[in-house]
Amino acid sequence: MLQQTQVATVIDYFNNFVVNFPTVVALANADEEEVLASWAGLGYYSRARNLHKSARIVLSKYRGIFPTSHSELISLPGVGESTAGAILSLACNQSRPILDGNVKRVLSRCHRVAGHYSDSKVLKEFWRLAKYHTPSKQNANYTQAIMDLGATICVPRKPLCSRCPVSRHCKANLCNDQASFPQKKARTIRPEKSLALLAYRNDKGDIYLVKRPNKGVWGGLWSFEECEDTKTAITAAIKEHNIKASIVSSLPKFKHSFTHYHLWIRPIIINSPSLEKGYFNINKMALGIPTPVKKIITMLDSLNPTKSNE
DNA sequence: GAGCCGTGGGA
DNA sequence: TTCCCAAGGCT
Repeated sequence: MLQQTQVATVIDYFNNFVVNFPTVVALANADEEEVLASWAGLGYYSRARNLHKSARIVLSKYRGIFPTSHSELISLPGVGESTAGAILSLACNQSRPILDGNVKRVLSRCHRVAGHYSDSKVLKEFWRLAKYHTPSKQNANYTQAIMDLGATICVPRKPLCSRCPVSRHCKANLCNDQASFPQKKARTIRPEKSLALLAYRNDKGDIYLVKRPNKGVWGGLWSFEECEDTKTAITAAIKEHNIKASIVSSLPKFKHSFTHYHLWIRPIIINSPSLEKGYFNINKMALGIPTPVKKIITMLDSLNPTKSNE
């Protein structure tokens, strides 16, 4: 959960997740659908599918006992070099390096590392430095400490160098150019895409949802049928879905931003009589639904609150 | 190896 | 409003 996601964002999801899946065995025995439902809203959904896969591997291959060797950990889906290092140092107190965003920032300032870590040569240098600093003893303490240092003192903007325990070793601090590290990545403009989401409701108030393929955005989650945001494409798609369907309202489009593009979403609210297959009472089902889709469902409920909770 | 994969908070 | 970026990994 913590991969590319801040602690504050994770906490509620984590607490809920470990209630639903208290042990590795419980997670392994769960359906992927339940796991994704517990993950919905957190993002990067391949993490949830990989975690579930890993739990099943731990159960089948390691008899439910989580492995504690680097080679076994790194072979689990979703566990890369840094996560393996975090597990081995924090849980097992082994001398293994990690390299998360916090550590990169601390190291980049401490050693005035030029370039951005998206450059593989620079990344290699970060790993070299991370290994160099990793102590042979008490590495659990060290790992927690350098991450917390990055999270609380050596923060991205306006680092609190006067309170930093290693400021006298920090090259950037000594040169007084902390603001120049880590070097920014040359920013690229995110393209804008657009689509229409077709929110079909049948006579019972159930909603039509389709399961998305694992590959691509919102992988494995449930979403509305989508089509090109043009009048002709929308009309054709609705006619194809249900000849008796009629548009209730076309809501104003809104923007949802991803890391690598912006998406303009136009919700189309549609009455779809006499159909049941593929329609869900989402109040009764625990389904993994992406955030903007959930947002539209909330709008739906406020449009027609009477039928939604039977 | 470069692109892809979510979302929310802070400035 | 827009941009940055976060306990990264996979293809």
